Amino acid sequence: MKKFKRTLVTSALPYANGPLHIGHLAGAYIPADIFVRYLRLKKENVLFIGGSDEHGVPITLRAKKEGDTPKKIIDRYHYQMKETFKQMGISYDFYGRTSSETHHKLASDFFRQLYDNGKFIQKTNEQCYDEEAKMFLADRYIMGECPQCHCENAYGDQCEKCGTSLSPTELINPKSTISGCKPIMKKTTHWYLPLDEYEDWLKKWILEDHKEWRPNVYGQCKSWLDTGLHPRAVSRDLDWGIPLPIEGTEGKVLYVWFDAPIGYISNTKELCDTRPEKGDWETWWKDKDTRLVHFIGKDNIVFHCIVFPAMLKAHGNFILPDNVPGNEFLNLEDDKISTSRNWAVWVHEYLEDFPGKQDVLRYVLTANAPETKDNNFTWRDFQARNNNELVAIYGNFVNRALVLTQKYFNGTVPAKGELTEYDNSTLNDFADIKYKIERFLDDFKFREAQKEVLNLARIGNKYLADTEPWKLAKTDMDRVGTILNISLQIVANLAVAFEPFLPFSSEKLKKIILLKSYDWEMLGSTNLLPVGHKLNKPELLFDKIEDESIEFQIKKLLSNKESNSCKEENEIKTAPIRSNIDFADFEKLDIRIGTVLECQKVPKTDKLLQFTIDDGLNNRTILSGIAEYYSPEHLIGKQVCFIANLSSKKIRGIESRGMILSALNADNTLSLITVEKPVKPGSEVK
RNA sequence: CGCGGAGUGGAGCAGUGGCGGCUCGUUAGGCUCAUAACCUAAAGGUCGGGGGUUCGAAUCCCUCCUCCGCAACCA
Repeated sequence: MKKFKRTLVTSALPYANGPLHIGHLAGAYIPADIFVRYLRLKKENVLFIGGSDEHGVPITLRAKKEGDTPKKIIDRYHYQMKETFKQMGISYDFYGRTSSETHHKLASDFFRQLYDNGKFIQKTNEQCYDEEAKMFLADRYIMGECPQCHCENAYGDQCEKCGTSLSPTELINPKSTISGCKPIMKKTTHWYLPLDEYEDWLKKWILEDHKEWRPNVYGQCKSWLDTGLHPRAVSRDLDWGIPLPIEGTEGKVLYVWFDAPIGYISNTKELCDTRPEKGDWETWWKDKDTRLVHFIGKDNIVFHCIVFPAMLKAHGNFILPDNVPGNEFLNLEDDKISTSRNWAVWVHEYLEDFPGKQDVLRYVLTANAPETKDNNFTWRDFQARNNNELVAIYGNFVNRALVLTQKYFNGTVPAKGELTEYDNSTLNDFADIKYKIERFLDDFKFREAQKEVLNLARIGNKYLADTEPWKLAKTDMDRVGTILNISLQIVANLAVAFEPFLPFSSEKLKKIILLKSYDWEMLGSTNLLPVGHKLNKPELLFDKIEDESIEFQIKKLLSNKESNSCKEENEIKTAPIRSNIDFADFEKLDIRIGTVLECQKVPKTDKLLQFTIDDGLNNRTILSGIAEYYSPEHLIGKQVCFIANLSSKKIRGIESRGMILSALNADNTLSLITVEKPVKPGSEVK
């Protein structure tokens, strides 16, 4: 492995349009913080950079919806997130924001250099334009009637009612959400980064030179590279973001994914410019002896492994990431975390509900980190890990050693006598553990590393149980002194070893045992606390978490979910009645009743059922997207209502002749329309 | 045959060619310094199924099945 002189650690820039939840912490922030704290303890030269990602369409949409300016939105969430990180002990050297002046300038310059060196290609095509507001419209800014479900409020990229993905041109009666007028098509020019030109280089760099990357990261990259890369737009028509630094391009900004990763660089610069002792930002980003590590969640793999490196390569002067430890996702109580459904544990709420328990959350999210696959957070597991591991193993051992010392030696570290073979083998055990922890941390295996640290406490508990100093106290105080001395050394070692993982507890423990300062190299030492050293009064490191507070949290989650779905039902207005039609129009529709003869799921689809319907004449095949609500075997023999003269359409290679009618409920579930009493197949509906 | 990840004791997970392992839970015993915490022991697994390579397979190859995410699909 290459030796580096310094390490630059970044963690994904969280998007400033909502608060942080535990999935964010588990994915990128806690692992990054553990890694950084570990390197700092080793006295390595390390910089930890983060910041808020504050551009892009969703923020402007949110601002519009709330009647605020984008600036107000990003201010609110930037400061909230910054504070949450601080409270959780995420020890950034600098937490910046992409709306800063430094960033605007640096991102512009970055773009300009690529532009001047001909690294972009320029393309002109037609996009929706709002003549009244005089601006191009992103897909999300266009609403209209969905061509599928005829819901009135479909967006230009997707109808949220039926889930169909759309393009703005498909909408019926499209309207700009800004002015309400009908958008026209107008030509616009954008710049693209031709990723395909970097394909061969990326293949070598990742697939050959970085086989050590995590399988999930490597696999994702391989999949992209094998499929083939395409040019990606780097500009957008929008008034929120960094203006394109090209003459005559008013109303265009850098596309958010282009500007955001440059934020790592500009935040470094901003820190170094104000704090020269941190070094020169260009050394951090351009010197070959700097190791760059990005901590991210799996949704960001492509940007950090393919797009951003291609940008850096195109620029020419920057170093590339040495590793990109991407985590999978964390589920909550067996369900995907979702901001819109309010299915999340918000970190700022956790901090209120569990004051002083930052380390418990840090511990649980690390013990159960989604390093190799999606994992699940449950409040029961949270409680069990606190009570059975932090309290019972770590906290309890520390307390035992301190209470015994208080009792027999009045809180003073006793002298060590001659060591037995057992004493020595215990000491050897924890020297081994230091080596193991290092190996895991160097390999980004934080879950394993933390487990090994807890094993130190297990060794301590076992040592006390085996040597039984409380029995010896009646006969051999010298021996008791030796045992407690060793136990106290283990306690001090725990404070050091847990520091990257549980910084608050280590701080507390440090105060109890009056350990002045420490570094990683002291780990494994048996002389951290000198003989005669006076200790403070014992204090519990962790408290039990009772059932009530867990039940409270579970209830809170469930009621969030419930109130959310109630809200939805109330908020959804009954669709307005469409414009009148003539009787002649109605007569064109041929609606019939048919009997379901056969029904089966269309393979490899989630929603499609294939029906064979007896329509009184010939049997016909109809496809319907109701598989989520009905199982095929229950439908056989039922009589359903269908449109018989709708032009046929091939879906998934199957010819569908007609449309089975269902009612769309407010909660987006479908309910089949059937007859009140059986009728002859083929009966007309009038 | 869309892409990727995953299937290992009751639960959560390690283990990528050499006697199936860890944490929690369960049961029994010990201890009583400690937050009913700690220590020891036991029970519990045809390592998703089948086939193959090998002296030897959880691990490599083939094949099938299942789950998750993305994509597709919703007449």
